[in-house]
Amino acid sequence: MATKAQAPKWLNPREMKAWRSYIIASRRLLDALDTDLEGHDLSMADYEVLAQLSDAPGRKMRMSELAELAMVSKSRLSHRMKVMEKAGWVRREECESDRRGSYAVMTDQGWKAIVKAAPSHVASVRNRLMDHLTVKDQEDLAKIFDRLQTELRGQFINEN
Amino acid sequence: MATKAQAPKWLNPREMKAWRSYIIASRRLLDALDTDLEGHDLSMADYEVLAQLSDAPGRKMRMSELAELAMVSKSRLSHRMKVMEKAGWVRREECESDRRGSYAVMTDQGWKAIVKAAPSHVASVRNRLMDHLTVKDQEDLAKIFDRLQTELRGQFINEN
DNA sequence: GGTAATTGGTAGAACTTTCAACAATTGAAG
DNA sequence: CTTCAATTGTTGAAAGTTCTACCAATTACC
Repeated sequence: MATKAQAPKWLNPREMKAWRSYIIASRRLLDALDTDLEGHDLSMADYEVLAQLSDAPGRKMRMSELAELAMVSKSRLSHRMKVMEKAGWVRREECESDRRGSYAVMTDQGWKAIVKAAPSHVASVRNRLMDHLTVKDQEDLAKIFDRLQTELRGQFINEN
Repeated sequence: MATKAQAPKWLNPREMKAWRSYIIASRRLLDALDTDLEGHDLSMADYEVLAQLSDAPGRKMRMSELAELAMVSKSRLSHRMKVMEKAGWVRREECESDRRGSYAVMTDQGWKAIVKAAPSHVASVRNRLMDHLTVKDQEDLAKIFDRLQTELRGQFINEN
């Protein structure tokens, strides 16, 4: 059920090249960015969670919503929050309007942590990626992956 | 030591857009591809290992070399091999020329497994990615990520 | 040849992520 | 107002990954 009737068509050399270049360089890139963040005791995933949370009004957001935005499962977010809570970056607050729910709230300390990490993370995105792209490249990239994202959001993928 | 002196420059909107589109769509794409492979009891990582191994002469390769090509750590490959060995897809053979070393060898059963998975994986790459790209896009993509890969290989990242 | 440094690979511990089940609440239907 | 399905979020265990230490073989060097 994953894909529809299998197109028997193999990838042609051009496609193959695009695919392999993309997949390999991306892996390297993500690894490098993760490594760069280590100094701040953050992984890309945690950074993403905190970044999203810090954008929310009051730096406060329902767990489910946060999970959705940061593209992690609820279960994973829950576990991760426990760790970040111990680190003093976030805390939980219960929700009065829906008493099943709870809020993730970023603490001042958490805010400080991400503000401190951000410049070096941005520099890292620059060093590792942007510096190697022309303006034209950036536009191409945005165009391609924007379209891709739209298409992929259509095909659904369940998150537990 | 991760990055050199921090460029204080923030990302401009164009850069930000390129970056976020890329990172989010990539995550979705990789997730989708992994999901598509589940039916064959393979992860992208395992597929990559087997694919590399199946390309080697005699479908046989030194562990370290395989780890390098498939971009996994030696330790991880070692653990993974244990699992795939149990599944009957690979076996180990000792190396006479260097008696510290050993070969990873793909079994017939492993070959069958990957041959069986390949068409649907390729179809999946098509459905999820290629079908949404024009020829021009493919060329742009290859160009960008080729360059990126070269640059990133220069900046070193240690793998244990 | 002897011994130190390096390399190839593995193993166990610690940690992270996923999976499946769960309690609590909500909302809708009868 | 009761019942039932769906939603929110958590948990414990299983599966997977990374880290560290290690052994054994090899190579380098005196």
